[in-house]
Amino acid sequence: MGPIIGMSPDKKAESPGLLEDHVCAQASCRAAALPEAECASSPLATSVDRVSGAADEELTNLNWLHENLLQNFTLGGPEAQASPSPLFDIEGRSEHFSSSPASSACSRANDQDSLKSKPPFSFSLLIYMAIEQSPSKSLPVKDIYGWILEHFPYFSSAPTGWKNSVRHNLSLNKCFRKVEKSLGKVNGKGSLWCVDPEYRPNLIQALKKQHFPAPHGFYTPPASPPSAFSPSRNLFLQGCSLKESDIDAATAMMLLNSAPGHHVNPSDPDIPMDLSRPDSVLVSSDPKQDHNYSSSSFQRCSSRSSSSSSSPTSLSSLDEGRGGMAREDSVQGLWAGSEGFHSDEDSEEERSPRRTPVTPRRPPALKCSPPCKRVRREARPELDEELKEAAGSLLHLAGVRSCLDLSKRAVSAVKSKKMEKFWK
DNA sequence: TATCTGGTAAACAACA
DNA sequence: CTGTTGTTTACCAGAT
Repeated sequence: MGPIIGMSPDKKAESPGLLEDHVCAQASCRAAALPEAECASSPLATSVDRVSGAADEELTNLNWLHENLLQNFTLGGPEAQASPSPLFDIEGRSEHFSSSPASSACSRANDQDSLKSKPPFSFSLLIYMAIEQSPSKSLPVKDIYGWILEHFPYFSSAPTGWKNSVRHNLSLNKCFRKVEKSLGKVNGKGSLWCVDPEYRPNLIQALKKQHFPAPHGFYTPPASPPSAFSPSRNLFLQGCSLKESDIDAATAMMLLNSAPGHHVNPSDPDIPMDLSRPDSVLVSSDPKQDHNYSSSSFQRCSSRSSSSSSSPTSLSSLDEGRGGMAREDSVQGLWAGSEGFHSDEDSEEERSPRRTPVTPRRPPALKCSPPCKRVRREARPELDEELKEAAGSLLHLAGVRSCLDLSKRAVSAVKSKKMEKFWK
């Protein structure tokens, strides 16, 4: 990702939160009314065990914010997704980071840090977070600004160029789609933006990947958003540190939460978007796909040079990254109110009411198939089932109670392998 | 070294 | 007219 992911050594050096975090980790374990023994025996304690003896790794290899995101986005379920600050731990309990004086102190310390440090997330991820944490899963630009400002005070003192970057991302990044505020209203000033469900898994994977960019690049507390993310951080600080497998499990949980019926938007049932279509969720194990969450490859396909994105690899991976499933209905359901939105059958130009038709500047879209003309696989309900089973297996490994049928877990590992093969 | 990716700046148009 | 929003292009830096 971008340069802001891996913090430069000097930045790391100026990160006082590092030591504090370690202290807070111990403090909050107690403060969270969790006996240390329980911390150790918590479902994720296996991860702790794995990293035991490597305190350095514990501090650097773990990104509380990711955990938080994954917690927020995955473990909280519908309530968490709908709540602006869903604080759910692995058991589904909710708790507030501020409940502990010790953790509050940490929080304050990190507030200070967050004021001066750049968030370790790309703009696309920031936008994604903002949108995903909104009750309606869609936000106007202004609210996206607001969310970012609220959670990343860094930007309040940053030059206003970041807003341009946000808009730039919204426009350019195909992960985000513009929907009309009201169906009858022609696009006036300000539209709602939401995450394209097809790219959601890619964004998730980007988050996931950001969790493990480089051996040194995981310490991100200075940019820690003080409010909404802190609770899960508290969770993390309880010692329930996760490793990649656990993140996978958390991601899997998201898949589960994304399954039909799992994701209900209680606050806004009228929202036409269905971000939870399981067929729009695919987390690939292919690291090459990791960057495909972004439209960048598409960007290059459409607005930059055609050299890179038209490569077979990028096309195929894009195809996979988008799940390759029959998302047509999903997308249509999601965008059913967005005038002019077409299914993925459409070519790049066709599907872009968001792009003003009066933009001769836009070069004739190179026939980059992927999102535009991607090869679509048949919808496979059984695949969803397998997906759930695989997720259940992962969760089982992580010690996370899942709602899956336990009897299916026995075969889940095998089936997950099957899935891998299928997606290859 | 080439390419990819993300950040930033800027120009421009449309709209309130 | 001004400010906001949305789109696009260009350039740069870091990572791969």
